[in-house]
Amino acid sequence: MLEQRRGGRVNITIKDVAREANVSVATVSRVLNNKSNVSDEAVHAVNRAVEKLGYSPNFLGRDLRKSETKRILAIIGSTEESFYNDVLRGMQDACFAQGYDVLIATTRNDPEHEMHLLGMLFSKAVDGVVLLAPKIDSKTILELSKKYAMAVCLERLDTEGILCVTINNERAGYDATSYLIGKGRKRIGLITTKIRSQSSVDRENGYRRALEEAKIPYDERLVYYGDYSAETGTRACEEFLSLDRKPDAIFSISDIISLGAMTYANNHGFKVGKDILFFGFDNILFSHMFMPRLSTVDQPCYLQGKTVAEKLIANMKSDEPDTSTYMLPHSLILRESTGD
Amino acid sequence: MLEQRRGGRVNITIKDVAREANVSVATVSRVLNNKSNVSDEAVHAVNRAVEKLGYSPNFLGRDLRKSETKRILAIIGSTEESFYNDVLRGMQDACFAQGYDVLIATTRNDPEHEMHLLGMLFSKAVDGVVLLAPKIDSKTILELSKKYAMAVCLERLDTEGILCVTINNERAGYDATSYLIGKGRKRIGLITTKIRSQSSVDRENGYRRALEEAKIPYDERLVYYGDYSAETGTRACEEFLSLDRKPDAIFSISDIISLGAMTYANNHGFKVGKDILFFGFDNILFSHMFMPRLSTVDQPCYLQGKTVAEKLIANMKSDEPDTSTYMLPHSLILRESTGD
DNA sequence: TCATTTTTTCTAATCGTTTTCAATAGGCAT
DNA sequence: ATGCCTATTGAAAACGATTAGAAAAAATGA
Repeated sequence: MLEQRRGGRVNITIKDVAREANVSVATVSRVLNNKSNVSDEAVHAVNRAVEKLGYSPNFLGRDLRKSETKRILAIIGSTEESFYNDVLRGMQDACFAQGYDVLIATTRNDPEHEMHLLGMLFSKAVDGVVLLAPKIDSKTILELSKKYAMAVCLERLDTEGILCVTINNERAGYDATSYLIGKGRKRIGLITTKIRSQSSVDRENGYRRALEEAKIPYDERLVYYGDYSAETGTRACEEFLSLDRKPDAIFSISDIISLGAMTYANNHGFKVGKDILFFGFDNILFSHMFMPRLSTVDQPCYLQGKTVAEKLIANMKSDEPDTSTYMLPHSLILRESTGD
Repeated sequence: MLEQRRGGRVNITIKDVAREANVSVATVSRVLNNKSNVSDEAVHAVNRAVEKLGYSPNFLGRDLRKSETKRILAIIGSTEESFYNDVLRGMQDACFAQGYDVLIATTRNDPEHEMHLLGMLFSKAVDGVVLLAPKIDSKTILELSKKYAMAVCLERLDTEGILCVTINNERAGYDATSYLIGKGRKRIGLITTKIRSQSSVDRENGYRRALEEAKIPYDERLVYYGDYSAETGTRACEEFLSLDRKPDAIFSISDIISLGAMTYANNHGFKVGKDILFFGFDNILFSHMFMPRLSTVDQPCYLQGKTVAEKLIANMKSDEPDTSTYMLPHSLILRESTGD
């Protein structure tokens, strides 16, 4: 009766420990949470019982009573994006330091599934959520963030009003493009994604602003919309280089795309870094593995993760949550692909 | 009093819904779980109340009562290994089909942290765990797996006795090496990792067996122990190619390593695919992105994930859990790096 | 010694659900 | 009207922990 079996496995509860140690459940609980007002005797007896029975407390009971789980959920699109790793490391370090665990779940870029995962927040299965690639419309997210502990990282919503840690993607796009312009380039291609994440929109806007400022007319034939793959880069580059007025530089919103594009140019007789320059984004591992190495925008992944976690946890403890947007500094990494 | 506030946010419980709908909590619960024995009237009233109050059930209460969470935890080293993505997709599809969610947590290759994460299983915060890169010693894992729903995937323990879905890594190492031998190669290098995961041990054993079978003497100067990086490949290749009796083929236990090695050879005047052949492992995205493209071993990631999740869930429902090891078929992908 | 304070312990309420079991209402046949 | 069956309901007991508040035990002071 007390030993509820399930699949041949036994459930040991705090009551069993109490009985074994000859104390009340309250005492067991106090020992387990190292409260001060408990005798050494009791501590020993309880620890012995715990050891003997192989007891570990049921978090569901504890969490229900305390109404907190000490767990934070990071919602990502997929584990494929390599820079998530550092972001998550940052989050983990920050969370762990305050006794929180980080769990990860993937939406597979499906807004419905993203909503389903948010259900874990509404249903108190986690204390807070960090969205690393929100696909749900921003109005909904904003609305929910008033009731629940949520934050956005790496991306931003098109409106303010929710805690957000990211970089200034518009500025980064501007910086990269301006750098190419500074190298004397006049026809600069852009490879971006059809699916509009806010970051890609921002990067594109930065690209346009740089052109504008340099009085270079915007040419829609030099803008390619694809996906996040190397193939996109290859195809875009093929298309660009078949124009009679070919670009002399290409900025892509991701390194993977850039690498695909650069490989194509390289294989088709163009001197990368001279005939044509390439600028990527993300500074992934592979961006400096092959010659010519790729110039790229580096964003502080670890720091973004650490920051967002710290601020989210602070929000959870506070009555008036911080809903600011924090833009951490990015930097340009210059390598052979821009002739450096 | 009933409206417990926390950080300015309100908690609505099933009681509030019951009051609003003028029914008992039991009825609300029944409606929420679409039980049959409840009148249409009640259904409507409850749904209206749920809508009005913006109620969502507290999973902690539910899970505690039901003593299950419908959640499975995938424990990985880090999100960096790109093939995890497909494995996790497979797990998700299998789990979702049976009403389970998949959560992911990273150990950062720290056995202690891995144990901490297993605590979520012991403490009933998840129903089952899949270990994708176990670092805890196998005896402990085996012991725990008798009490809790656990499985291993992608790797295997050095002993049997726990549900495990993987490929035959020994065989795969043998196949790759044999293929190189079949191409007439006699001096075959191996690049592997210093840290011994079971899979790398197995792959190395396969390498040795292939040599033995072909009566090629094992030469320790042709075996390099490094880490999972491209740099390791580069350094190993540099070392190998400075020998007076240089290898005419190199097998690495991972594509990343192979790519580093291949790049080095390529940049130092060796004709990859002729002078020297390369065989990798994992079939990562980048393995076919650059010329010469890398020959590699492909393992069925998605299927492994799907299989392990299905079998684990089956185990959780069963009184006599399946503790077999399943080895799914791998395949060789032949490209330019082996002269194909 | 006895009153008083301090420390330690226990009983019981609580968290938010699900679910058993008993109760009620309604329909139908007699 | 009476009894019987069925379809809905609600009250209350779980689930396993934490934590007030009361009670008991131990320590202190006169």
